Amino acid sequence: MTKPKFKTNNQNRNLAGHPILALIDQCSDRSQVKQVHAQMLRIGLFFDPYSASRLITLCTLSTFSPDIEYTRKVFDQIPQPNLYTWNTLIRAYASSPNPTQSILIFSQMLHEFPDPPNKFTFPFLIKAASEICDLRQGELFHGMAIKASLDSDVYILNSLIHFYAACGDLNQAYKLFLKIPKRDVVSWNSMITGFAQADCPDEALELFREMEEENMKPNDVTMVSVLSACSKKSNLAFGRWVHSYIEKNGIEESLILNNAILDMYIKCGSLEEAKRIFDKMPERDPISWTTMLVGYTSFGEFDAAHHVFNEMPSQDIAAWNSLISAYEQSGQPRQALAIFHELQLSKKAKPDQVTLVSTLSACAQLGATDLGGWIHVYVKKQGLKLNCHLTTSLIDMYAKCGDLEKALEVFQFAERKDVYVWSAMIAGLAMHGRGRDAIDLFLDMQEAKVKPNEVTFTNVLCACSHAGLVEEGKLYFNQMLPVYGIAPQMKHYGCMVDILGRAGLLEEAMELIEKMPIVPGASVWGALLGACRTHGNIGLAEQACNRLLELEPRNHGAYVLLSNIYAKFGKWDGVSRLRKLMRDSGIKKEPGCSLIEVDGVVHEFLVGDNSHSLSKMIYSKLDEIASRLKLIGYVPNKSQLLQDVEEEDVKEQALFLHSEKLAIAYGLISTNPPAPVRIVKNLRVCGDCHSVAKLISRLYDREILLRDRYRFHHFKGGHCSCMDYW
DNA sequence: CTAGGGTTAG
Repeated sequence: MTKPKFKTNNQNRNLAGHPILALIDQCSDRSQVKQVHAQMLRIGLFFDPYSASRLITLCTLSTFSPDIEYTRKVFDQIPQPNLYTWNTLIRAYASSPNPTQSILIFSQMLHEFPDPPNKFTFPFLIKAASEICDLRQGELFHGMAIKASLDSDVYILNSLIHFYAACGDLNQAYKLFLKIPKRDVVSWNSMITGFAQADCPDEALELFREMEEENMKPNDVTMVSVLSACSKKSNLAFGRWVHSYIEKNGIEESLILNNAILDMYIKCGSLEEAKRIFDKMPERDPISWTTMLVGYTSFGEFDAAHHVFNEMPSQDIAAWNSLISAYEQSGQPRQALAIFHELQLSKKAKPDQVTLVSTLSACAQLGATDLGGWIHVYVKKQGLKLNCHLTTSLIDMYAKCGDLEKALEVFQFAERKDVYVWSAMIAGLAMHGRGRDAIDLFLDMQEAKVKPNEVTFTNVLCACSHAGLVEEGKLYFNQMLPVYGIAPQMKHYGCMVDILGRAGLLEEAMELIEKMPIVPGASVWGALLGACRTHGNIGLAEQACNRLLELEPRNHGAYVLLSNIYAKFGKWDGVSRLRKLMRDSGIKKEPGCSLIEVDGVVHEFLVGDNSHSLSKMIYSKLDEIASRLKLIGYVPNKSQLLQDVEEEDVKEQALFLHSEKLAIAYGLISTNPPAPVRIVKNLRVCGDCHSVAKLISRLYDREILLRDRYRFHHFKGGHCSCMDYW
């Protein structure tokens, strides 16, 4: 748009130091800004470009920032904006919620304004490009700066370092850093921060060392990033050294720096020292409080965390999120949902993407389909942006709740798909036994030029394992290092042993373990042990179990698996020896537990549970099922009973009280077809329950979706999607 | 004009 062409009054230049400008700095809300604006218009001060820019800057201060539209209107009224004014507006948008606007303003300026951008314009533009992580856009600005011979300006170079690092191109950032003839402290800080934030704490600390060597004096900003690198390394001794360095070298104290020190002590595991710092901080903000809150949750002290939460002067959404996330991450999804519920009722803060990501994860853990679906609707209704985090969580939630179609739908319509989104979808297909589709998706992902990471490979190998794709598994495993540059880690070896072991290639699995360049861990021996059970190899099983127990003496799973194998071969002396061992060392089997969501409420069943309000009905349903099964010749698979070596009285009845059977019975009572009965079990489903679920799906003509610790089972018409191979 | 702290996904 074109501006009205007023002649700028010469007098205005004298007005630049007008007392009303002093008022600008004292404005604390919008109405005061408007008053100043009006006064400036009245006395003509507004038409002085410098004064108008001061007003624009004021409009963009953080407390007024939601009002960027107002800023824009002010700008549009300026008759002849000069370069300074344009720059001010570009800066305002660069740090606004909509940085793209800053680039649009810039192109408008190129059209309407005769002078080329100057050395002040570029740092703002480059910041905008960093904010939106637009690598191509930033490279364009970089090129323009070179053409304008501004590429030796240290401000522009520092902005570029930050930009390349923020976009993930650390190499380019470092190249520029090395090329700067006279680095200032900001150059060092930008590079150190770049490394610290990109999860390269060693590089960050090394650079800090070099900085010292070159006698460049660090400031408070430097130390914040150095502390952040310490936190990532969880190295308490070094963290303490940095803390004392700050005190000895007279680094200026600031709220941000104190918060970083707090965070360092928390992440390095010293709640005590964090508390001491917190107590003597001269000033605290919500970040200080939230850091302490997270500190308590990370030590499992949830009561103390709630206390901090209640004590803090105001609970912003990040504080709520910390609580929700802490519960979700510590395997307490029900508590996470309870906090989410409380947040909704209190209406004290508005759930954001982070809230929903954590809540969706809690839903995924519980198989809480109804709430999960509700959140999806909420996201749409609120017009919240589906970022990659949220997309990933939605896919994961739908997949883990058994609704693979919905997961695929979310995936298909996702605007942006990063490696996490792709990996989550591959994992979803894998857990539903659709190995071929998972591999196809892995290939599509590469067509889309998204680089797989180590998690992608875990999921691909997992898909091969669940679908019995031995050759494919070997192929991708062998390609990892040479083709993708990802060294196989323990979990990849675990998957590979699983793939080979399930296929009965026990010797090959053993060979792989012997040739491993890293010391085989518990997961690898566990996978071998599992394979030995499937294929009944007692000798190898004992070996694997011993190795596993050397590493994890309290791994109850190992005892249970070996005991299963003994039972399968009728080696009762072995079974009772193991049972005694477990009793003597006080190791208990993790209790089996099944969940089922009905009308948005998650019900939990343990073995032989009669705490449910409809317990009587559930048990009579079980009796009915039992007699109908007997009629069609079902014989209980008693060897499975020994899975629970704690059980003294081996009775047929006990087998029928497994938690998944109770949950299925309740599902049959309380839900109606065609909806499937959806169950989530914390352990691997037992063989007898698996056969019973198949029979029920036929007898009652009812689909059953059972998620166990490792994968999904779709029971339908007497068959299971896992093809009895799990 | 450039750099910094708490909450998120596999």
